[in-house]
Amino acid sequence: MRGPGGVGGSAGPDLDMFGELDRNAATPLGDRLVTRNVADQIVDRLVTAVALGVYVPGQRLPAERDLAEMLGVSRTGVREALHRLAEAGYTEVRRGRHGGSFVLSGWGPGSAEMVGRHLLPNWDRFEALFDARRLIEPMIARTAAERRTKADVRAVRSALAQYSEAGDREGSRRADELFHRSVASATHNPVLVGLSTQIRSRVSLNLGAEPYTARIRDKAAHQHEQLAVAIDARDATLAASIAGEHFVLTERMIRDLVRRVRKEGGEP
Amino acid sequence: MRGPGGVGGSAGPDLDMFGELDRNAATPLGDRLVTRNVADQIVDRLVTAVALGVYVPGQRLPAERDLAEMLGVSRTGVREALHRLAEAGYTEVRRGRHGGSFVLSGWGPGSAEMVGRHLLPNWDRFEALFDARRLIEPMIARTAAERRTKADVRAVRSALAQYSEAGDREGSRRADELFHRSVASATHNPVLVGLSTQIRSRVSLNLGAEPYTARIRDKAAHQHEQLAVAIDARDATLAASIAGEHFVLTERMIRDLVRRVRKEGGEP
DNA sequence: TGCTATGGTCATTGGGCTAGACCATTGACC
DNA sequence: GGTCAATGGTCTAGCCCAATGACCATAGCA
Repeated sequence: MRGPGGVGGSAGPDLDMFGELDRNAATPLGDRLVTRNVADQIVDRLVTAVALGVYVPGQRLPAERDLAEMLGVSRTGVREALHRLAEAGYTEVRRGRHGGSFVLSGWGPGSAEMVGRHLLPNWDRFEALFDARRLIEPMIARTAAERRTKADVRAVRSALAQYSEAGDREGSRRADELFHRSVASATHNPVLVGLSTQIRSRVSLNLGAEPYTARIRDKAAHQHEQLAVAIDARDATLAASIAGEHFVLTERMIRDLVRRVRKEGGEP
Repeated sequence: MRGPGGVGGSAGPDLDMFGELDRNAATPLGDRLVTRNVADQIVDRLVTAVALGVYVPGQRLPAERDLAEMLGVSRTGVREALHRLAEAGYTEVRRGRHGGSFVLSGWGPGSAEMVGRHLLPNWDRFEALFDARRLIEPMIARTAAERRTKADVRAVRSALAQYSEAGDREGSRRADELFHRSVASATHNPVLVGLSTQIRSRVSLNLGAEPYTARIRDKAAHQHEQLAVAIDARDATLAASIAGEHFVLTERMIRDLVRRVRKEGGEP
């Protein structure tokens, strides 16, 4: 099929996990043109939305007819996309009233199959992605600190509060997304917001979700607090430094995870 | 049609000049899905290639049959794309042996129509693009200085030499592209290379080409020299600073240009 | 026991794209 | 001056995708 991915069952369809972040890295006219299916594009959007925490496990996606109207596309295409998701093991389809496509849990990292089948073969692209994030996000944090308005600070604080209130993994992921988005928004530059979001979604798409334990959560929460304070204080250097630490930490965790899984071939 | 642009004649088709750099800045499921024509995509690639200096005015694009094979599409789609380019006034089609689609000159900024019809209406997106470039490129330059190998330095120097040798505007643009690409490549990160290229192509797409005079050329050449030296010396801070100056300069020139054209309504 | 919101299925239709053949034009080379 | 090769111009047949719209099946709720 399309990407080198392959996350669902052994017979699941491949989903492109890297998108176009490194498009144009080679020649401009380069590759053959790929005409993307409507269904492909819908799958892309849905998976991205789930990766960003817009829909969390257990939640119902919009009804087929609604999605069709939202996306300006026929129900046929939506159905194919939803079925592809279901076949890949991402969702479960229920019929009848209050039925629909429900997000399943368990696209987490963790599984040795995930690491072996997807992460390792693409490890170099992955490294590049993390590397870019480690360079870009501090720059965004610095800019946010320089430009933030009072409203931005309020938004960041609000996201922070949601992070504190979130008890489980999914809530944390949602709040995490909201937090980083609010920071990026404080730059008042849609290009940067889009870039940050794209990177975040790519990372989430590849990992399902970043490793999550109570200890990690607390550490991340602490760094978020610090970052919020730095942004509030307009301390750009500090903000950049904290953001750098934050993402280095995440990266190290993922390396540890992969190393462990690669060695033991089991759950983390 | 698609984008808000509109550069060619008064009846020319609109070409999207911003791409997806700020996609995801709003909601994840957001907009209606746009099924992109094969022709649309080909137009995109060709325009990008020209913007990046792969094809310069006077040069012939590949033959229809060749393009079709290169891109893995039928000749029909290629033909439609080429005709759209011709209708928009970007190219001229000649028949017979040694015929083909020839890039015309004159997509430059300069024209009041260009500024009034495209630049001004999209000025905020434009500001965001420049702003992002001013933030991202110094980061890339810094990283390049930190990571460059001897081979990278050679590539940068070679691009520099081509810049010196280039006499005219087109040659300069080509060399400029090559230079910045070689710098980005020195980061050894395809994501960063792709990002830098994307930004560069967007800027070129919007401006046709950045303003060009002998004085500007010399100044840019000087900054390129300095940047090459900084990278060679592994002076990351200096490299970032020079890159910052370089792009601030460009941005100021464009602001001046637009202000002048807006006031006088004439050629710069 | 309906009613309603949902997924499941189907047939029809239109459009976009492919594939391939053939025509028309031009300039270079003999 | 003729020939020929490379190129754009045109046409047709066919396929596949997607849109449309209707109807069926299922499940929960009032």
